[in-house]
Amino acid sequence: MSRGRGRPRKFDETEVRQAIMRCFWAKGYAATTLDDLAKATGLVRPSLYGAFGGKEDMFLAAMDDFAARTRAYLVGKVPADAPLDVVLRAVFSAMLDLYLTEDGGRGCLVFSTAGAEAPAHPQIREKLLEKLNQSDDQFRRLLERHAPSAAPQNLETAAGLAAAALHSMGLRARSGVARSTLEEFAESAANSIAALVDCAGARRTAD
Amino acid sequence: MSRGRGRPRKFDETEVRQAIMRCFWAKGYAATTLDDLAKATGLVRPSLYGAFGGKEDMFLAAMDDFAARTRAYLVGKVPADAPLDVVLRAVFSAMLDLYLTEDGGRGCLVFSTAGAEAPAHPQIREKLLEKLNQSDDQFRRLLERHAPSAAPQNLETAAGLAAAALHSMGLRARSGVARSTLEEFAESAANSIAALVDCAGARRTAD
DNA sequence: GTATTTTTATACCGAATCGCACAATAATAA
DNA sequence: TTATTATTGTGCGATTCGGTATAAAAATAC
Repeated sequence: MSRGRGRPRKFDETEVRQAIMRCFWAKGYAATTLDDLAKATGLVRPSLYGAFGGKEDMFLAAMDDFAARTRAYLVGKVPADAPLDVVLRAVFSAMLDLYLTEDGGRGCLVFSTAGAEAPAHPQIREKLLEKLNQSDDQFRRLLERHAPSAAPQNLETAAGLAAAALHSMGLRARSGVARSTLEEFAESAANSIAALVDCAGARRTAD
Repeated sequence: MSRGRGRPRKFDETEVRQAIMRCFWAKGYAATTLDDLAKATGLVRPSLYGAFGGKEDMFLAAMDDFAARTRAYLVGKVPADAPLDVVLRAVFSAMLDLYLTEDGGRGCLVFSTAGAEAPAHPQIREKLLEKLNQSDDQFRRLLERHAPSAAPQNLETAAGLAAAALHSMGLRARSGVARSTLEEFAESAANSIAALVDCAGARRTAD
């Protein structure tokens, strides 16, 4: 499993990427310095630069790594066939576990920290937009699977609201809202959105 | 209208505060430098420091100023007695106008940029939490006024969802989502949330 | 063994960072 | 006029910023 010719790396790439991700997660993009990253990874700055590029490159990779971790968190926690409200509660509950990691709420690296940099960093803005679309799509597919009889327009709306609830949960977690409060919010939001879908609550879809 | 003894200021305090607010709005807290603020306001750094304190003081003030601007944006745009869906659409539409200000979407200074700094800056985190609670409260009062017959538990949930929709709209606007897409999202969210309240869509409020 | 290649480690770069002395300035109070 | 007070503008100052030049180190290829 050698990399070929030269001197071998003495670090594990995926471990270092996780450390970089945690660092950006804690402090956001702008407030994280290359020294922070060097200290967190145990590498010196030139090694970081050689392996992962500049600061912005590392943050973009961290956004992808966080999204991957998010997906990993959901695997096995979403029941295959269950009523929609049960499924939504499971998803929100798992995401809260992630957002309330360790010492105090950190929210979502992507949704709760990348927004600040969007206007000044087109690549970050672009990837944030991509992640937003993915969260919409994932909820839409989830709703399609668990409520196939619902009207497409209803599904679209409910998916958008579910994603919105998720974005808000990240922000609230990062601002220090208590876990119990967040769990209440998550449960009532899940119930309401599920009710929306198959009760056909939305009226006047296109006036 | 003199300030007493010494040399008079040659700047208008509220104008300068607005300039500071716009600056933080565009770049977020960490990426904004005192030189940016000095250039945007036309003041030199020592004058800024003397009048408004350090960078964090200025950002905290900017959060309040943005919240005040938000309230001002809503005045006169929310019909006094109208169906709930109409009122919610008016609120969301006004907020979208604010979030899509000028050159490209900037979202919300508070909800879309302050989250990144929360873990490292307790005062910012505290004020963000305060603004989050205020947005929940404002929606709760709005719903109480326009749907007095609804169950309190329903109102609480719907208010949280409305606030969540607002937080998400800020994030989406800042990430570059097109205005028309955002308007569709706002309209369908408003309709759904209104339907939730008086259709008593939510089931199993406390299991 | 010798050459080649890649990573590490030290040290450094110019620029930018926040904050603050310090003196000059412009008003009021006596 | 003279003293007092507050603001302004210049400029420093120690630190930190992201990034890189350079050479030592550690592996493989020949």
